[in-house]
Amino acid sequence: MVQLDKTIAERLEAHGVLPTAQRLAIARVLLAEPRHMSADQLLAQVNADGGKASKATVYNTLRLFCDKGLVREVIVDPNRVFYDSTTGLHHHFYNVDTGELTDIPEHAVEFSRLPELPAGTREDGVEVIVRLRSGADAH
Amino acid sequence: MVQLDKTIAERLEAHGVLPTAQRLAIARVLLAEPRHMSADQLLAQVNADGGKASKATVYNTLRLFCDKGLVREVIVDPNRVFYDSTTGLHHHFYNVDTGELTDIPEHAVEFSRLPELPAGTREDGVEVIVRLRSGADAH
DNA sequence: TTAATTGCAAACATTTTGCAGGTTC
DNA sequence: GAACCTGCAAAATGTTTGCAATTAA
Repeated sequence: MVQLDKTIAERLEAHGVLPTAQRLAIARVLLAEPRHMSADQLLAQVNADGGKASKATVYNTLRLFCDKGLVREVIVDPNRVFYDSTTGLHHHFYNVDTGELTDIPEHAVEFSRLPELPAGTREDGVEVIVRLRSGADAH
Repeated sequence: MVQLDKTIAERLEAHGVLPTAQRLAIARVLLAEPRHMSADQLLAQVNADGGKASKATVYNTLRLFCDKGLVREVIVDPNRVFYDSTTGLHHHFYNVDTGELTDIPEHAVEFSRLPELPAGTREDGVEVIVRLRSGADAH
């Protein structure tokens, strides 16, 4: 625990984030392994684990982590934002029936063609979302 | 106008949607040409054009149009859902700075590799989102 | 001791819902 | 007249903000 926390604290510091108790509790849940969580799920998990963080702090912290490049927002569900602890380039499966979001490693997707960018813009990421439904191949 | 409305009314009917006054007003704005609009933008535009539709009706109608396959939801912005009058297969540019959403025709994107689906699921659409920022190549 | 962080509650924005009145076939 | 549609206002989310109390450097 101390070991692990130390590693996590170092990670926060390396990204310019002051490692307070709440931020560590949040980071322990979200950053320990690849995860996709909504703010609400995270809040519940942190407090279930004995941590103490208010809703406001969870949202503040997620924004901070995002700004500092520790997590990434994933927009696939109209009702909530997911935060992804894997920040490197990759894509997602999104199960519309279960709400489950899972990673597709970058190398599993390759393009043989991509469009030119509109004039006066620069690219800020290409993301592939493969929407899924539960149940075996029905068509 | 009568011509156009008639066409639109027929389109609604062809999709099993009873063409009421409000639905026609909404369809005239959203379905007349390829568009990407939020519920709020649509409400404002419909009423600006002299139509009359309440917020509840706009939301009800958008859900109905969606269910009937007349429009498609596009989830790219954490704050609102966009409704896309182009229902065929295609992709999107999303300008993070301006909030502008534009189409990428299907043929402008080709994959040379895609991941296998997780067991017990079937595909429900592959969507590519190219996020953009304004301003020329700053890379 | 000065700046940064936290938490509560209130504020917000978007979307949904209950229900009374109106419309359509 | 039975089923469906509309609109208002209220409720339900998810997220943000103001501000006083707390904690960190």
